[in-house]
Amino acid sequence: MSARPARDTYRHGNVRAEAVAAARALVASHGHEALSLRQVAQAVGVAHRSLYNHFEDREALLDAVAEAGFVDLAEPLKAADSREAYVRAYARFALANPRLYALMSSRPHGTMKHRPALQRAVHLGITEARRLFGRPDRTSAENRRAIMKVIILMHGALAMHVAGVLDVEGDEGLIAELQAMVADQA
Amino acid sequence: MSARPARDTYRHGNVRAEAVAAARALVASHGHEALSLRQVAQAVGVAHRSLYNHFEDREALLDAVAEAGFVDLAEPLKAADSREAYVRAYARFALANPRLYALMSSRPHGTMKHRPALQRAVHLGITEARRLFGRPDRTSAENRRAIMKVIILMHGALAMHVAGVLDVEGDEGLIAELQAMVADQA
DNA sequence: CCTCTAAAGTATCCATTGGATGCATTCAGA
DNA sequence: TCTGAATGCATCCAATGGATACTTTAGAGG
Repeated sequence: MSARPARDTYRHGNVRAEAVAAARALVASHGHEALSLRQVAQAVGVAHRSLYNHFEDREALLDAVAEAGFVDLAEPLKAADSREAYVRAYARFALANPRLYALMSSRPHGTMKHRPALQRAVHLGITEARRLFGRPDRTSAENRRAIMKVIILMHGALAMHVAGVLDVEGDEGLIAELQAMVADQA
Repeated sequence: MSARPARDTYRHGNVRAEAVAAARALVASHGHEALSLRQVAQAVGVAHRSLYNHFEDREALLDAVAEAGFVDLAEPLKAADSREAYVRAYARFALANPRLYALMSSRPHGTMKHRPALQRAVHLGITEARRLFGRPDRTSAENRRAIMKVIILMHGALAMHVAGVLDVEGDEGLIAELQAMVADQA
């Protein structure tokens, strides 16, 4: 349990975390489709085959990166103290990390079911939405729908923007439009 | 220009269209990430390198498949005679072709700008949305926003559903929820 | 303090892939 | 009929994900 300093020679000691970090950097610069295990291994300073001691396969590594992304996204969302702030924080994250966000929203069908950690990370953001958009005067079904709608709007708009389908004038313009859209469901 | 029958021997005569069709089938069964040019070439009955006479590279082929998907999606949308019918037609297409839809909505950033044909195909569906959700008593900016919102809701919900994030009970349940969501923006 | 096992690392192999080069065949227009 | 642009093919290449088998080390139990 105690943090052992990384040995320079053989036992690296910290491969998993560093691999996720390296992979994340590579995703940020070239997109997840271009990510190769060998590049990651080289960045970490380890034989490419060693990664398989920490990740089942390439998909598992990508899932870990996505999970880290969701965890990091949740942080500013937790700090949001209003619905506008939530929208802004969410949008800023996606706009600042477009390729990471694309990875986060492109995990293949069925992935969630087999990755409880990833699922939990996703739910961090949903929890914050519930905190800000839930209302005690509504039934839980109504609340669930309203929150779902907010998340769908956020994700839909940002996915389309990141894909280049939407063309709004500038990031702040998109944020303003999103805030307006989200506002009138309250 | 005249349709020449395919020669069995050398000149195939119809490679591009058949390649798109074969790629589409492979995408439908295994997802676009797993698609290989060689599999497509084999399905068409041609050397894998011949595909490069019709597509710049793998991405170009995927773009062509996505384009075909959008064209096919537009067809039922054109037949829709109400807002509910639009939502249903759109959702049914995405639910019936989840992997194709995933491909259609995952073209990398900037792709649209370089592929006018793809952009046009995407706009076919938007045009139908405008037909059904536009209102003459609103400014064009207001209409643009309302239509954008409808598309965002559709795409967001289906992308999340296909990714397995949303869990709604059954396809018809999702369609009903979507119709409700879209309804109250009118 | 020693031993011995399991975790973590390495080296090497393999089939498959996207792509490049160079040559052959065919069609269409002059 | 001739010729050049399309289209096709065979072959090569480096990179990739993954498999197998061997080596090193940490650290727990005696």
